[in-house]
Amino acid sequence: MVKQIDWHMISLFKDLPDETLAFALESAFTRKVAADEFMFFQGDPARVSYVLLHGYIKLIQTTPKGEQVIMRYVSPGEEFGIIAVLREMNYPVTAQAVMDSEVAGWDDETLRELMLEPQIALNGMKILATRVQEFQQRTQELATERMERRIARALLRLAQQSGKKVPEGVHIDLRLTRQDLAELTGTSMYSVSRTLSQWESLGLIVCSREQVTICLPHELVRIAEDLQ
Amino acid sequence: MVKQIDWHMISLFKDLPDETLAFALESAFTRKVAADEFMFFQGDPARVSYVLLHGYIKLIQTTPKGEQVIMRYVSPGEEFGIIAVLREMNYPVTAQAVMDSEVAGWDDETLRELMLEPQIALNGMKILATRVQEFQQRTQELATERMERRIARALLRLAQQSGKKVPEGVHIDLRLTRQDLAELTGTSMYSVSRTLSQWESLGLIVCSREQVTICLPHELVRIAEDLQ
DNA sequence: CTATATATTTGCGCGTGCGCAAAGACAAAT
DNA sequence: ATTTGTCTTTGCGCACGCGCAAATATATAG
Repeated sequence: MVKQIDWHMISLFKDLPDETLAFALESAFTRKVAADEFMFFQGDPARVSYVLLHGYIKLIQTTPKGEQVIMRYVSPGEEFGIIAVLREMNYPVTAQAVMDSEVAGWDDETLRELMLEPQIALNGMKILATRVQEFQQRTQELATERMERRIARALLRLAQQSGKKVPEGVHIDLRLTRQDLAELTGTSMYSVSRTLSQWESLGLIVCSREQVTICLPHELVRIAEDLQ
Repeated sequence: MVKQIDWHMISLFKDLPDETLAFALESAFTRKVAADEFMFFQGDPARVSYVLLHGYIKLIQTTPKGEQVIMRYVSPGEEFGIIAVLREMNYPVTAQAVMDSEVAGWDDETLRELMLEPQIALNGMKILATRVQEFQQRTQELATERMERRIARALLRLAQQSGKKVPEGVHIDLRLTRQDLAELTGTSMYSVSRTLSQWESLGLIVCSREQVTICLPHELVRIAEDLQ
């Protein structure tokens, strides 16, 4: 029942010599996580870093006031938890499975060993570089763009990440509440609900409880990108 | 007139074997940059990455609509431009000196050679990991906190980075317009001006043209951190 | 099938903070 | 001293989007 993994697709392990890949795999353990289960909590000492094999994980940060911000949806093949382990700190986010998932894990000591492999270190660096740029983009959006656009962009990204073709268009294959979208875009659940309702009445999307399907992606792109 | 640099303070070159450090230094070139001068522009092909030796550099991103967002003030000892070079892309930001500065530079080919040194790669990774976390923090602030708090936080950070003790308190040793602060905190020049005026009338800060001095840091922290 | 919990929608009012406009302050240049 | 350019301040009005409240829809459990 375990899906076959192509380890060469894992961005952290790209272009590795066979023996290095073999070592990485030997030193890993795997773990199944049920939908909605928490893998670790913000503030826990970071001793393990993970690669998602299949499923979906969301990384949530809780503010002192108790508000939540979704920092990232982790897709299969992506790593998570590496930063905290490398920095020898506590996890800055809580990791929660959004569907039944499976992960591979490495403890801090092993991770440090792996990082001595030049190719793994280089891969790791590229991954982090990409991540920095994604957050720069998000910072720019939060600083300059209005709610509507940010929601449109978030939907398009999610569709890219986890979209499945269905007759009506592209369905985002996640349990995604209005609240989730709000926490992802820095707005309120109410505003998300109003915006989605409007888009649905225009035929851009179809949505139901915790589900969104994009019918006219081009129109969403127009909202997300158009000057004016 | 060139200030002496302690290369072991450069975070990218920490804990290097002497010979590796020597190689890194040999392969670098240095360049002086006058205040307000641009080092590279957003969109230029990224062929050189830098370490700031002394002075201050700001990294600005311009949106399609022409709005500016300040992504980072680079302090002495910090690197910039590495991400774009690693990812083999165009610079995503424009780099402008905010005072007379001096930088060391490495071309893309040399940077890649340097990254084969395990210790440099590890250092680079830690730097990027820290940067990701800083942007996560900023994302969280932009998503959940109001203008006033974000400005207070930005001032405190700048004071930490470039603050000099003066009789009145801690002076932020940068040319820092209200517009700059707005572009750093995702608000408008007007709101920054109003907020600083209010704080000045309360004695928290003293400001003049392009200058801010923090007199009661503790009060600013209260604004930045207090629940409610 | 009923009960309960959770998610969603929408009306309504209001506050934050934007952004124009115009005046004022300050610095540098001639 | 005068001019010019840039930065800053503040009044004013308004729009976006928040957030309460209450009703409705949808899923889960017993």
